[in-house]
Amino acid sequence: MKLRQWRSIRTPKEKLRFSSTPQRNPNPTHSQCLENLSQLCHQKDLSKAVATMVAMEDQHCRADPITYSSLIKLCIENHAVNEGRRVHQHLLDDGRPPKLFLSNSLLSMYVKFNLFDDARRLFDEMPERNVVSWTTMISALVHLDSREEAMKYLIAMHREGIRPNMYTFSAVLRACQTLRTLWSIHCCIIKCGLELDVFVRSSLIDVYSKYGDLEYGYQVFDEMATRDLVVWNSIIGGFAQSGDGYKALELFIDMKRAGFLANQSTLTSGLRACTGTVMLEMGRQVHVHVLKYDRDLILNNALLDMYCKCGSLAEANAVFQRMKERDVISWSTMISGLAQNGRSIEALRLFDSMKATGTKPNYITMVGVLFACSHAGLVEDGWYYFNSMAKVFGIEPGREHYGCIVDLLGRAGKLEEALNFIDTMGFQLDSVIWRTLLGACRVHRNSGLAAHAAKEILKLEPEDEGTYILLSNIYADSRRWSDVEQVRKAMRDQGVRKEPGRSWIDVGKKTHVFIVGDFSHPEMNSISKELNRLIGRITEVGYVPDVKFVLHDLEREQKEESLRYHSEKLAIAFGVMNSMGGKPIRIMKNLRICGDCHEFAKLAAKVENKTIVIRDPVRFHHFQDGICSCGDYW
DNA sequence: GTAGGGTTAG
Repeated sequence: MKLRQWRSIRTPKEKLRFSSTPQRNPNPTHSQCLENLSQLCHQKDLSKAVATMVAMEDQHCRADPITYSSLIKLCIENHAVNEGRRVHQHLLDDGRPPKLFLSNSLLSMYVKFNLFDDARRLFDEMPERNVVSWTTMISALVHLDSREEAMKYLIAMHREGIRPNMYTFSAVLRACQTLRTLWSIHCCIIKCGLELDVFVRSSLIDVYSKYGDLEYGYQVFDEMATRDLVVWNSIIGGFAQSGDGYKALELFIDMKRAGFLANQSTLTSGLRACTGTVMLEMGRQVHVHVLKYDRDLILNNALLDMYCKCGSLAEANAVFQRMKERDVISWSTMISGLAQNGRSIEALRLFDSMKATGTKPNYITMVGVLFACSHAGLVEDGWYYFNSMAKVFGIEPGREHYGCIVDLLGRAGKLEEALNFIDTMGFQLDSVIWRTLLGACRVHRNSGLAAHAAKEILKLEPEDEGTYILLSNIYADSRRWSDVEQVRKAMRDQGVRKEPGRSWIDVGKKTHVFIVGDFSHPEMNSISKELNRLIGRITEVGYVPDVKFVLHDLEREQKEESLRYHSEKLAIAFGVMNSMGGKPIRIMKNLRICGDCHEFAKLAAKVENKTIVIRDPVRFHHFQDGICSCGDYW
C-alpha cells in the first residue's frame, strides 16, 4: 500500500497534478524557481511549493538545503504524507545523498507521520548517521513501546562510536522498566556528565517513581538546585500515583510557594492525590482551579473520578453533564463510579447511553458493567454481557471479567458453580479471585469452602492479615472456637499483626482520626456521651450488638464494650455531633467495615435522619433511612 | 533535525 502510494506519486499524471498550478511564467529561470520556492515555503503554500519543486526537476535545478528543510517542516505541519514523500524522492533524484541534517529532517517527518517502517528504511540507507539520527529512532521506538528494540539501538549507537546526548537519555530512560536497567542508564548519564540536565532529571524522577523506587526519584528531585514546572509535576505525579496523596499535596503547595503556576498536569495529579486519600474537601478546592481548563478532557476525567471515589455522585454527575467532550474513559469512570456506589441500574442505563452515542466500550468499561451486574444480583444480564463481549465488542474477557462472574455467582449463593467456574478459567489464579469467593462464602455462611479459599489466598500472600481476620470471623460465626484459635496462632507464627482499625472524618478544615480503643481525641468525653445516646436510640428500634465480630474469646459484656469503640462508631458519633443541615456525614476507613458497625450505621442514619457515607478499602456504603447501598453485602 | 510531566478496573 505504502509502496503503491510512493509509485503513484511518480506517474506522469501525478507530476501533472503537482505542476498544473498556474504560474505566471511557464519557463522560469533557475534563479526565479529558487526565489519562488523559498518564498512559497515562507508563505506556507505547500501545494504551490511542491509544484514548483517538481517543475525544477525538469530543469535539473536544485534549491539550497535550508529551503528543503522548510519544505519538510511545512509537510509535517500539514501532515502532508504524499507531499513529504515527494520531497524525499526529489532529494534522492539528485544522485547524491541528501545532507545529513536533511535526512534527519526526513527521518523525523516519517516518525511524526507514524510511518516507522519508512523511517527505518531511510535510517538503514543513510551513509552517515549522527546522534540526532540515532535519537530520533530511539525516541520513535520508545513511543511505539518497543523498549528492547530501543535499548538495542542505544547499544548499536555506542558501537558506532556515537555518544548519546541529553536528548537520547531522556528518551531512552522511558524504556527502562526495572530498577537494574535504570541504575545502569543512570550510571551512563553520570559518566557522560549529563546528570544536571532538567529534561534528564525529570525523566529520571518519572521512571524511578513509576518502575523503581519513589525514594530514588525524590532524591533526584531533592538534589536539584533549579527546577522547572515539569520537574515539579514529575515528582507530584509520582507521589500521587503511588498513593501518598498527602506528600503529593504537600509538594503541590511547595511548588506554588516556589512561584510556579499549576497547569493541567499538576492539577490532574492534585486530583489524583485527593482521590487516593479520599479528600473530598481538598478535591473541591482543586476543582476551582480546574475551571479555567474546562476543555481539558484528561483533567475533567480525573475530576470525575475524584468525585466518584470520594463518594459524591451528585458532584460527579454534575461534572459529567457539563463536560464538553467525553471519551471512553469518561463514560467508564462514571459507569464504575455508579456501580461502586451501589447504583448499578443507573450504571447499566448509562452504558446504554454510551453505546447510543457511538462510543465503543473497552476492556475497563466491561469490568465496570460486569461489576454493576454482580453487585445488583443481575445474574442473567451479567452472563449476557460476559458471553457477548468478544462477539459484540471484540473484547476478549480477561482475569477481571472472570472475577466479576465469580462474584456474580457467589453473591447469588451459587458457590459450587463459582468454584467450578474458577476451575475452567484459563488464567493462572490470583488472590483476587479467591478473595471474591471468600467474600461470598462469608455472606452465605459456607465455612468449608471459605477455609479452602482462604488457604489458597494465604499460599499466594502468607502475610495477608485481612484474610486471616475474615477466616477467623467466619469460624467465630459458626462458633468453631478451636479453628479461630488456630487461625490466630497461624497469624502469630507468620508474624502478622492485626492493623488497628482507623477511621477519619473531615470537620471544618481538619481531619479527625479515630483509632480503635484510642481515646486521646480532645473531645472524647462528649463523643462518648454522644455514642451512648446513639446506642440508646437505636436499641429502641431493635439494635443488638453483634459480638461475633470480636476476635477475642471474651465474656459477652466485654465483647460489647470492645465493639462499642470500633473506630467507625467513634467517627459516626463525632460526625453526628458536628453535622450541619442535610449534608452527608463522610467517613473513610482503613479496614473493611465490620457487620456490627454496618448495622449500627444503618440504624444511626435512620434515627438521626442523616445520610452517612463510609468508604472502606473496597467499596462505598451509603446509609440512608435504615438501608445501605451495598445491599448488606459488604 | 533529536528529549521530560496528567485520566478509567483489580
